[in-house]
Amino acid sequence: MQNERRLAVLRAIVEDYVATEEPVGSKALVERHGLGVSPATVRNDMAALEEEGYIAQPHTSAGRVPTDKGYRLFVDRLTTVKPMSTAEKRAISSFMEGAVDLDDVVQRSVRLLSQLTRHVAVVQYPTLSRSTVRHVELVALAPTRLLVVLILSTGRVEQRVVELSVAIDDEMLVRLRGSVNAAAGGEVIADAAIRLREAAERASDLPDASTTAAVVNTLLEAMSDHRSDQRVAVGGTRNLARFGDSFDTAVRPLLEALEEHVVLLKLMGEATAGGLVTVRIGAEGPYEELSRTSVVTTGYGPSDDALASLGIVGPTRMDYPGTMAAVRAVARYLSRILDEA
Amino acid sequence: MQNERRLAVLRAIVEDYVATEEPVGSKALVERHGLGVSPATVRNDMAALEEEGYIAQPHTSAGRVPTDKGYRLFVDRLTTVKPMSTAEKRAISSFMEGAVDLDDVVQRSVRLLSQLTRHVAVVQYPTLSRSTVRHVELVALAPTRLLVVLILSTGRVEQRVVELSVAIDDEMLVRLRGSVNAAAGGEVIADAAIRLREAAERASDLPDASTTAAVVNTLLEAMSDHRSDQRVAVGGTRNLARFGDSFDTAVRPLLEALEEHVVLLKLMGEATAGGLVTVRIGAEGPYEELSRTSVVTTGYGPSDDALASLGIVGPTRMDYPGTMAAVRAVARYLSRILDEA
DNA sequence: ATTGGCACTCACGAAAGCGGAGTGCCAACG
DNA sequence: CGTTGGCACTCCGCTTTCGTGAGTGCCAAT
Repeated sequence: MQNERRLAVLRAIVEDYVATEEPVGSKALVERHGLGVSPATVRNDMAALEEEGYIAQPHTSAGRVPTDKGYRLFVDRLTTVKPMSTAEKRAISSFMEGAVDLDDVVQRSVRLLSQLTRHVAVVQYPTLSRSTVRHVELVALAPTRLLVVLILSTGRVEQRVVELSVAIDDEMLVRLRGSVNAAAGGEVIADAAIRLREAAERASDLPDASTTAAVVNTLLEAMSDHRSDQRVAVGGTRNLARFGDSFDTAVRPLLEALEEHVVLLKLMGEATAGGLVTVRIGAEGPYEELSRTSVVTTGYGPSDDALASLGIVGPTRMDYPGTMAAVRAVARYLSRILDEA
Repeated sequence: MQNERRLAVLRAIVEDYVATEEPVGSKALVERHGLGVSPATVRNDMAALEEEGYIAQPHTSAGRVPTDKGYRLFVDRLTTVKPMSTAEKRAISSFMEGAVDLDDVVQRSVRLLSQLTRHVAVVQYPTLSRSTVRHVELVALAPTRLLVVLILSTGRVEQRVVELSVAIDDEMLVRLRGSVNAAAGGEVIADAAIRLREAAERASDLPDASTTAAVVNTLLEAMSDHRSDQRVAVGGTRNLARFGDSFDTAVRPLLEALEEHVVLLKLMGEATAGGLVTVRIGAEGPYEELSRTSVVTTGYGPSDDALASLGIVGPTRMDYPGTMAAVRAVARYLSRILDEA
């Protein structure tokens, strides 16, 4: 792929096809884009592009359509992610303004993202693993029943009920609360777990060892609960209409994937940090049935330390530059908000 | 509508149409159901039923299809909600077993309901308004910054950050925590709000009045936050495929409604208590565009005091008896679980 | 390397023909 | 009077045919 004009032709084909949803022919191409050559010349280029697998024709004597490989080249070499306009930026801020808690922030993000891109938006909740412990609260529900509340820096709250073998009194509750918070407070989850184990170890001789152990175990379990790492918010399902007709071949499999959060997370892949946007086009993904689907994702988190991913899922035939810009912008804003909190 | 056989014919038409998705003719009817009369006789009955608006034909010389009115009569007079089999009951229990917190319980319920009915399931989170305050926790994030955590009997947790005009010390924190819990603990939300206002009133002379006021206001605001009353969980969207072809006329409007939780809740209507299942058929609902959609709902909550609704949304052409049974069963199990907690 | 010319291909839409399921009506029957 | 067999009629849905036109591939000329 050396020829300069051929690349221009490919770009033109992608842009036209995305805009019109119809196979694009040589004549229309020279008219709509100002490449100063004749249709016949373009046809030669097209033949070459087809030879190399970047475009294809649905049937003989139809216009050309980009292949996955064609889109790939397009995003890799022919795209510059355009920054958002100031108007758009303002819209984003005002949209995110006034969020009260983590749930709310995430909800607003999905909604925003799906509205900006007109695709289905997915936002993964921040992982436990990289957040820090803000506070641990113990509430006595009954003499042998304790509510353990784990509050994290991202605003996430995990709560568990733990049954004790011996009754607990007020004084002991205060002591235990103190020691647990002293051990875990402010630490990253992984470190907090270590400190908690140490604390339990130290307490193993004391009379209240069993109670301490029970509470610590509950906390450790809550901290390592990957079930909650798999929480995601999905929005903009209405945009599935953009897949056009093909309900069975494209929309249904996608609906199924969106419901299986495990599948969905696998589809989104690893969160990439540093403002890098990942694009996975059609059959490049792990699922056969989603060969007509592309995924555009990036990571987010305070100071670009990727806590989780966020992105959109849409038809391979989509406006990649615009979508990538939107995904990146929302990730930035979300990161900033988590930073402030 | 007196004639006994006519009702039987209507029932047969509904059942066949639901099963086959095709207009049903007189001949097929007498064959598949054992009504001991000739097709010609059935035709007369059909003409009468059509006259009265219970059935209609898509076009001349086609079979008959039930109208909304026909379905209505069917569910009102021709249906006995069949109880779940013991196998199904067992499946339900095992499905709900091991839920750890409220979110988990609700998630499992939607999933269960959508699998049982093969429709889109909707579960509203328990309202704040009827639950009681289990505990209020205050955590000092900074000298003038407090995290207020409100823990409710249903397992719901609301949290807010409040900025104070004066710094707070440890001793005062303990005192405030004590007085707030003394006032609100164990009370129903509405009563808790009254008690809290009283407490703030009493404290108005003390030096820490402003702090108390700030915390109480935050709590009151959290308690009256109807935004969170509008939380719902949706599942089983894949079953939208059951609407058959018509993506634009049926599926898309529904997808839009499912995203707008306010709309969705209006669609579900008031929660009905006491094991009563509400069925809203097609155009009976408040939304024009959902005229091909039926909603089957009921309320749930401890001791049948309806805390919120739950139900399914599907095509008017659905298996009403089975669906109603499933909705009722899930509501019962969900209620029981909330009762235990 | 680029271009105009030209024959060829093939999806798509309209028009036409056909088969069959289902109806409505009527006259006959118990 | 309700029920039944017979019969003509309607009209959807499927298939076939045909024409049109956008688009292509190839070739000879520049």
